[in-house]
Amino acid sequence: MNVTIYDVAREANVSMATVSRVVNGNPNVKPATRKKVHDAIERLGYRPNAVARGLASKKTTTVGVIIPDISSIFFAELARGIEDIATMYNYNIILSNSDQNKDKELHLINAMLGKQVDGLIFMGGNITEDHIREFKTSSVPIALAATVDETKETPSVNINYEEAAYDATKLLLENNQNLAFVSGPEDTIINTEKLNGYKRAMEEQGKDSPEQWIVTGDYSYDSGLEALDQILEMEEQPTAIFVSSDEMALGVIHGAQDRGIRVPEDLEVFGFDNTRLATMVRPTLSTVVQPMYDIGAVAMRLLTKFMNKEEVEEPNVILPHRIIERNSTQQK
Amino acid sequence: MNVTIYDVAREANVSMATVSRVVNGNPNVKPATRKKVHDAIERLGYRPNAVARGLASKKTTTVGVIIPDISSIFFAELARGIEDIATMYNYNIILSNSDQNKDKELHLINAMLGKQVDGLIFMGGNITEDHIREFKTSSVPIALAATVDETKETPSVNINYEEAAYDATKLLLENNQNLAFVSGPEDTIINTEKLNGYKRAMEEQGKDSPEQWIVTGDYSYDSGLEALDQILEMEEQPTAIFVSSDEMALGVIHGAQDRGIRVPEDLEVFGFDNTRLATMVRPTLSTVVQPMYDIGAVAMRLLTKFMNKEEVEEPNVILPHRIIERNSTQQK
DNA sequence: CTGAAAGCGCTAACAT
DNA sequence: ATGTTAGCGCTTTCAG
Repeated sequence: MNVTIYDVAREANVSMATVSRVVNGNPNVKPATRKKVHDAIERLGYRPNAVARGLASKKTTTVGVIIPDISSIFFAELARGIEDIATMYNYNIILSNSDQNKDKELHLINAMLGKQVDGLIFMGGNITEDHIREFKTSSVPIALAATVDETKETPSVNINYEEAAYDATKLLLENNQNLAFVSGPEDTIINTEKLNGYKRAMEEQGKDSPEQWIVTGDYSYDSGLEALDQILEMEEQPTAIFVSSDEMALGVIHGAQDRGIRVPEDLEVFGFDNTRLATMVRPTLSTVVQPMYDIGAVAMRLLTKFMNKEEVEEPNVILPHRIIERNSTQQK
Repeated sequence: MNVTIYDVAREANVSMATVSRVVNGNPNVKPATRKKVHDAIERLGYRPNAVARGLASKKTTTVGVIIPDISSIFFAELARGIEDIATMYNYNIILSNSDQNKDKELHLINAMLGKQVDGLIFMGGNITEDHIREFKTSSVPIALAATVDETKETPSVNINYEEAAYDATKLLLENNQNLAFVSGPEDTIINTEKLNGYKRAMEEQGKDSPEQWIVTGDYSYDSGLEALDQILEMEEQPTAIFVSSDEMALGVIHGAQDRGIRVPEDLEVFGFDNTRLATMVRPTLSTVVQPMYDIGAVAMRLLTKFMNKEEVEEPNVILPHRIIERNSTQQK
């Protein structure tokens, strides 16, 4: 059997309450007894049982993290931001992949609450009413990272996707008449916002039917390759393509290069996210920078505030985005 | 307060023991009472407290995962394999990044054991005696994934790195007289094995001082870029470079292309791992395939066997590797 | 097939 | 400054 607080108490000739106090850094312990206890702990190799502690204190110092896919470059970066801040505040993370599957997501939320996490970070594509109901009835705080709840009822950290897409589109429109857009999966809010930003900029420039230039992908490299095929079949050809993820943008660039189309001379390509991939391609990718790590970090920080019942002025945080021009677009 | 098993018992007019039985699927319950209990659970919205359960049963159905860096493409893929199998066997994962820092690693092992995980998956660069001591004295099973313990005292899942590097080197030597090697950080066993494989193949071909062709990187893209710079300064130039990670290999390829060196015509480049990056570059990367996902999955599966006290014939699993030739090397 | 009761290892009043 | 004593919510004998 493992050594318990009781064993330590006996070894040190004190009560278990005293042992508990020194283990928890309670100042109300005479230095001498503190030392006695520490010695006993050392001698016995005592290690506090966090489960027992959790049951007694109703705090587990662990938070749940529901993520679409940890093997995605985008989400892995977010997860790192979450974990770093969690560690900083002495929390551990229970991490599960949802594959954006609604049933899995709902199940995971419940499983994690069952494990008595002190809080939850949720990342996903589509926040439904069912999600919101779970979030609202949860006994512990929840924060969304890089995922938007239109009702704004759940605390969240994001960038302004509409604005970001608008900015990129507008920039591209300075040098291009025909601009295609490769969107992500159609049923997610973030994608809709990006789409709206693209359309708004297009319409502002007097392009009346931006829909004709839109092709749908799924954020993957292969779907970028496919998107280019589709674009090549358009009656009128675009001179630039705005792609809603870096990974797809690499697919678009390589699809073009495989056909002898030069980037950016014949075709400009613009990405979204600024993942590490953006500099791991030739030409290097101009893109919208979305600070994934920071979104994760800020979401976790926000969650700690809720868990500590601190005041938070604005539960729906919008982090700044910016544009970075590299070599996949024409320099002016 | 949350509803407890006791509330359900009263609501259903049975004892908490009976509630516990139906919750745990114990067959010794009359269907009628089972239904009564289920109804009560439904009505009250009861959700078992996993912490209390863990304390009473001494099982938490969670396993710890210590990983160097979840934002690395290589490790993220491993983690996905681990998590999928964990889910399949109904375990949750507590995930922490170690940055390959020995103190952090040791601390994390202890923190996780303190949280009463039922098992532990460890990934890291260098297994020291201190690690092995912790592993051996642990009360729960531990498995290494893509991590080698030379003493073989800890169960593990790997490929044969020496052999894999040997195979790649030998293949490259068929068409090349001068072959450089970009190694990973020098102080890890896996890197040493790769190095040994490279040297063995070189020596077999009568190259007496393979050391002169070795350059050290840190597995990152940028270090691939730098490695190429160093190689360009060698008095004799290689016609092929074997790089010990795909990410570095991309750096090498792009470094070459940035200087007008054509791959594979002027310079062949060979990677290691077969991460998704290998097909996200032009020319596509010839590489050694290391099945990261499977390594994670098999390691987790192995761990479940230990946790269930099942027999395991071979605790040190070697998964097969293979070579895949793409366009960064000359087709014969 | 069901109930009673004793813990699991620790925290948190409450005393002293 | 330290000890005593209830629980925390559940599993698990042991009876019946």
